[in-house]
Amino acid sequence: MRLRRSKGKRSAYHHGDLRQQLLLAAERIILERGVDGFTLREAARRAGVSAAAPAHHFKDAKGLLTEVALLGFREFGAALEAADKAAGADVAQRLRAQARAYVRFALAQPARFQLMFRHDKHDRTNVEFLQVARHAYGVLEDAIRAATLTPAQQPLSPQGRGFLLANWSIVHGFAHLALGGELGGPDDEPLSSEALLSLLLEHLPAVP
Amino acid sequence: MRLRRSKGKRSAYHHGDLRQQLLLAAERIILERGVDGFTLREAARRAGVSAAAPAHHFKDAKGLLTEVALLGFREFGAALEAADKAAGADVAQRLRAQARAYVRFALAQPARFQLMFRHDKHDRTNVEFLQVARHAYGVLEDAIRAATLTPAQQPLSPQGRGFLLANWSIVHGFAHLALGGELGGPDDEPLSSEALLSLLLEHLPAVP
DNA sequence: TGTACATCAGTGAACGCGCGTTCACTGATGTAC
DNA sequence: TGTACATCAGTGAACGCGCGTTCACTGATGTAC
Repeated sequence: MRLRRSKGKRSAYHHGDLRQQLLLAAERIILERGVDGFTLREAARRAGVSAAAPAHHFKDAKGLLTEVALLGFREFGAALEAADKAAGADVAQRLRAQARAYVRFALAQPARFQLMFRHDKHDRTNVEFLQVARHAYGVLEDAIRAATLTPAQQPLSPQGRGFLLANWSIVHGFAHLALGGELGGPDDEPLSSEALLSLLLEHLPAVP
Repeated sequence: MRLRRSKGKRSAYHHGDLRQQLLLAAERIILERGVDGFTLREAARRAGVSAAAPAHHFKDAKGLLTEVALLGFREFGAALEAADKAAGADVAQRLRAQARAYVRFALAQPARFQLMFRHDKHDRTNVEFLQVARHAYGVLEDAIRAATLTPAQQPLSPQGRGFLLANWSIVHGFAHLALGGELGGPDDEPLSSEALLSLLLEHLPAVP
């Protein structure tokens, strides 16, 4: 791909970077107004183009949002994998590293994260999206397989599924509570999300 | 309160039970379309009245939703308390019972549950709502105090906060995953939510 | 290097839609006497 | 028991709004020769 246009080189009529700008605008809108607060017209407005312009880059509003979610899953899966690899061979350490990466991603990319779990906003015909999402989902499962000595082909035992579920639930729940503004209790002095995450990690489910 | 009108006794013009019917319609709409899919006009439509009628019972759309959330928190708090009391004195059993009740409530009342955590849909000036919500939040904290030997006045230690957070996160995350349709893995045969809950409960954070 | 022309990526107006809320109104109900 | 009247709880039309998408169009860019 040739980067024909960098800043200042684009003409008034042809934006030159509209696709990227729309994706960025979408994230900011979701951040400010939530996933359901996103509108295509607002994204176009922020990118400085007419309401009809996005149609040249995305099939429709869902298409744009699916692209944002795809970028999210790609980065998410990579972050989980990187944390997992850096943690060494000990399975408890791998799970702790993945848990930390899971929550940190949600806090760093809240718009993408929330969109990633909103299936009603995804274009189910986007094959690449499905692949990337499936891959991200698999990273945690791999560590659970190591913890329960389950080969790749074999289905997880009920105990294994429960352990996977517990690990997923605890980080997913924490991410939702943090993003939903539920943390920072009533009279206690508020702690940073990172501090709360450290406390949480002391209470992950015990490896069977 | 006098129940002046039961079925068949109401006139054509005066509905007689509109307030209740609007609350029920709201829950059904949220169930079908999500919290953001709720509209006052649709609720009125389902109750068989004009779009202007709800204004005689609720200040505005937010007022109606806050009422639904209030009913949710009231039932939720009561369910947590009942489970806690029925569990006896053992703190691990109390926490397990609360966890079970938390998830069961979310699965049984998904519309209310999801609305309860959407602060942007609540009328912050509704004092009763705030009280009822605060009470529900306190039920889990009480059990954590027992587990960490923390008197009622004293703030929780960081360890206590972490343990509270871990317990809350795991049930909250499971509820979100279940309601979001994330459970029932790829090729494994799907298990019922209740079966998955049983598996989850085997992996609650260990009491310190 | 110049030119004809295809293609790309915008514009702006228009469409039909559903929304929350307000308004003057009116039918039904409850109550004081 | 009857009646006058206040209040309650509806109606239906209207308001202004923002939305997604389509349409014919046009300016800018890229390319074949």
